[in-house]
Order: sequence, then C-alpha cells, then structure tokens
Amino acid sequence: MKYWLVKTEPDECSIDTIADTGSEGIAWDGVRNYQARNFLREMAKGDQVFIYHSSCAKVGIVGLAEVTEEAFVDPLQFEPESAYFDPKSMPENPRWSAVRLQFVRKFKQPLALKELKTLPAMAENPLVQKGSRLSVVPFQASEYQAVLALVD
DNA sequence: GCCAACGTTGGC
DNA sequence: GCCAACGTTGGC
Repeated sequence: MKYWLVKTEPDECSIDTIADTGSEGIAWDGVRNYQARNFLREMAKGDQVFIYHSSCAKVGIVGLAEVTEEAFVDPLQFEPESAYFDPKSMPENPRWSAVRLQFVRKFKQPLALKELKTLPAMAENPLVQKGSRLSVVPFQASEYQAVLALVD
C-alpha cells in the first residue's frame, strides 16, 4: 500500500464535500500538471490519501480518503465548456488522468502546515519544501505514520 | 492583495 | 535548445 496527499481548495472541494459523496466517492479530476498526473497514475486501489486544504485561512491536513478506482481518462479534458478543457489532448492519446477517492475520516483537529514543518519525519517531504507547488504528493510510510500519530 | 517560486509557451 | 514572457499556485 502507498500513501499520498492531495491539495484542494475548500471553497471548491472541501473534506466535507468529499464526505458528502459517501460510498460513491468523488472523481479526483482536473489535475493539469504532469508530475502530479504521473503520481495519480501510480495510485492503487486501497492507497491512503491525506486531504489537504490550501489557499484558505486554515492551511493543513484535514482528513483521510482512500483510492477506490485507479487512474482513468479524465473526461473534463474533452469538454469545451469545462475549465479543465485541454484542446491539445487527443482522444486517441489522452493527456490527463483522474482517480476516484472515497472519504475515510475527518480529523477532529486539522494538522496545520506550520506544525507539519516542525516535524523531523516530514523534513524531506515535498509538501514542506520551499516553493513546492505539487498538488499530488507522495508520502513515505514513516511520514504517513508520523502525521497519523498527531491526529485523532 | 502581494509576491516568490514554479511550469509552460513560443519566438528565435 | 535557449530563454524571456507569461500564467498559475499558494503561503502569508
């Protein structure tokens, strides 16, 4: 099993939005960065995924989700009306992938970015590196456990 | 709202 | 292939 973190703006899709989708889960689409896309493609069913709120008042990890469907073609890239439309992506060779995530739980207290930066176990994680804009972040098992140890 | 850091585009 | 210009991300 592997571990990940995905960023989301709570105004667009918060942990509560994900929770509301229940057992159906939510398509994690709209990723338009190659490095992040490649990580999406590495995800396997059952992988654990931290949900992170960015660009908001309380930046940090707010809960946990799980991969329920491995990478599939992101349909939004072919929809001209979508903000995620990509005219250069060809149906015979789609550029962008999505996965399906299902809500696992919301932490009673979010783990703030500020706190994450103080954890020795997280020192090497891309999330806390200066200037990192990666929206899908791989986690080592040790990093995953260090975070879980601080939430309930 | 500001701005640093980063990724992408496109002219040459 | 270089690199300037531009657009975006995301913390603060």
